[in-house]
Amino acid sequence: MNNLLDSLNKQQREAVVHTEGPLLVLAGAGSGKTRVLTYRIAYLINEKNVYPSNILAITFTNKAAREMKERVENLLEGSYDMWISTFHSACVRILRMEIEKLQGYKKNFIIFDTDDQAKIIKECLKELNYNEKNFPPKEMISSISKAKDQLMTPGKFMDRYGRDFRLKKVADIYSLYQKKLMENNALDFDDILFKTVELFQNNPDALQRYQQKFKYIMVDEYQDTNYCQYMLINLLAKSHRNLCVVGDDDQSIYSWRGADIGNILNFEKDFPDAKVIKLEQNYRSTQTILDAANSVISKNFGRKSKRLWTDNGEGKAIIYYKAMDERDEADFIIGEIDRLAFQEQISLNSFAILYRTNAQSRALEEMCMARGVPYKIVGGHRFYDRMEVKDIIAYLRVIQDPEGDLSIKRIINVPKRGIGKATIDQLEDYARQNGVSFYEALLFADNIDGISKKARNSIKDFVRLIAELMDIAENESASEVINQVILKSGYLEELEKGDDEAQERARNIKELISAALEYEEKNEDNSLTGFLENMALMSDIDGLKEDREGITMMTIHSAKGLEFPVVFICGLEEGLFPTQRAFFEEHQLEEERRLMYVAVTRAKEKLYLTSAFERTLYGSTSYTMESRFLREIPKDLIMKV
DNA sequence: GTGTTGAGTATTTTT
DNA sequence: TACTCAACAC
Repeated sequence: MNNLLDSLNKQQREAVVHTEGPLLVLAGAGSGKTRVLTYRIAYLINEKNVYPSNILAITFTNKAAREMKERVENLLEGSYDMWISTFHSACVRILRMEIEKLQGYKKNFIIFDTDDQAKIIKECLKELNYNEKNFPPKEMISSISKAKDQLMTPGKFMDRYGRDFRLKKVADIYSLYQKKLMENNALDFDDILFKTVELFQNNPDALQRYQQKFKYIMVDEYQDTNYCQYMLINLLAKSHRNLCVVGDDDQSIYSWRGADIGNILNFEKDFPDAKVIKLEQNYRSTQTILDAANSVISKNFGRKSKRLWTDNGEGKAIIYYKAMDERDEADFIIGEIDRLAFQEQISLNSFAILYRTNAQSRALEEMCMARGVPYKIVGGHRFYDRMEVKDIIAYLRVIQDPEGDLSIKRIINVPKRGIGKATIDQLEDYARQNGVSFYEALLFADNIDGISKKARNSIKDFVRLIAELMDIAENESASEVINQVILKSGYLEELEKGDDEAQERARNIKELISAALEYEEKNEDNSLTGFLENMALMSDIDGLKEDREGITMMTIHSAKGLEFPVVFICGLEEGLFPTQRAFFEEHQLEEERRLMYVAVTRAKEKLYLTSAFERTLYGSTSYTMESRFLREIPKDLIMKV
């Protein structure tokens, strides 16, 4: 362990050994913050004899959590019972044990994603007779999400905004939405955090138990925490105050999701006795790249002053190419990668193309296909979000708990069974009038007027199918249940007679079975609930396969925390990057600038910047102006080609 | 009950 | 451009 400390620089070592009391580590990009965190955990266990079970480390992605756990266990040469996880996983874990302390919630709750949320919101609007034009579901979701970030219940929302004609209605929607979530035995992503805070605020005993348990708390990417997460951490850390937060205010790029940069900027106010350590030595990039990054970010105000440096050497000049249009841009980028990969024998895995919006991937993808260059795209939509996967998930949710109306309505006619809208409306009316769930209404279908003979039979078959599957789920693993679902429901059969696209869907479902098998191998808990939770909390980047050779393409947001030897940042045009929406507000422009900073600092050796003279986006073509961020980089660092 | 059309709309998305 | 979804036609 002593020799392990030797491999750290002075500031890193300081951060590792400062174990008692509040600590703020301001870690510039590439300054080895993950290293600090992993060594700190290892140090606590090895040198300070802290029980692993007394440690809580929070990361923002499952992937980061997994990697951190692996690295700690490698250092310690063994496996330990520490909580290294995302906010959401940690909270779900707590709620699975404790949520029944909150009125009306059950332990086997399911997790709603944005799709599910939208459907529920639409139901609410219909029921309240509000128009989707005046109350766009997306906006409603984000208002509710913001309220939850601020720990505002529907009641509080009403108290605060109820006098406003429109906001009063939003409060009604929020309130009904919450009621429907409960009826579905579901929590949305924000609830997972909010309910945990509520639990602790209302149950001092429970809070105390967890305060006792988590004697040492570490939070990574602290600049991206929202108010709710901030409260959660502060509640937990209150008694021991051994809280170490690591972050970089310059890399705060999620304010639009409620992340409050103030959390990191005010840490010293919250904890006046906090020790502050800055990590400014960068181990990742060349000096040229860092100079560019420093120069861009220095245009922002209200930051903690930091200046990255390295002893990696100057490195190569940054290359800027101004293309005719997005096709020419793609041609240049892919051509350059092709050339470098061939001439200098560089693996395609060394290259990343970063862009502001997912829509930009199209031209690049087409160019790769045309030239036969392998690539991997991160983002767009998650595997879990595919229609066919969501259908199967809905089956699993129904099997796990048939009272969830949303899921059962999704699959009742998938594959087609002749239970159409008219029948469903009848069933819904019956359920509402009798105060029962949709599933129970199905059981009473024979007594409901206005349902055809044919539909009644279909409903009976469907109920029988679900019962049969529930039976299977009693004894079988998640993967086997999925297998039975697709066989017995006729879902797979239907796809297999379909076109190419249907075949692709069939493959995705088989992929889902593999995912379930993999999950069962990795976890002792092979329950359906566990697997569903895993799927819900999984993101696209978590599944990024490092084994397959290919260029990586993704948005800058997705690239945070990653590094590549050669990075291309494309679409450097006013209105695209920075986005048009940031033109009017300085703080939004600053966030775009931080995004640029994040993008630049992903590069280890070589950085390319590109823009296009004219660009077609969403079907219309327009002339562009070069991004201001290009001008914010010193000219002598850039070589135009 | 199912299939088709046309209007509307489009950042970023660690969970 | 390309997708989604509500309204309409069969």
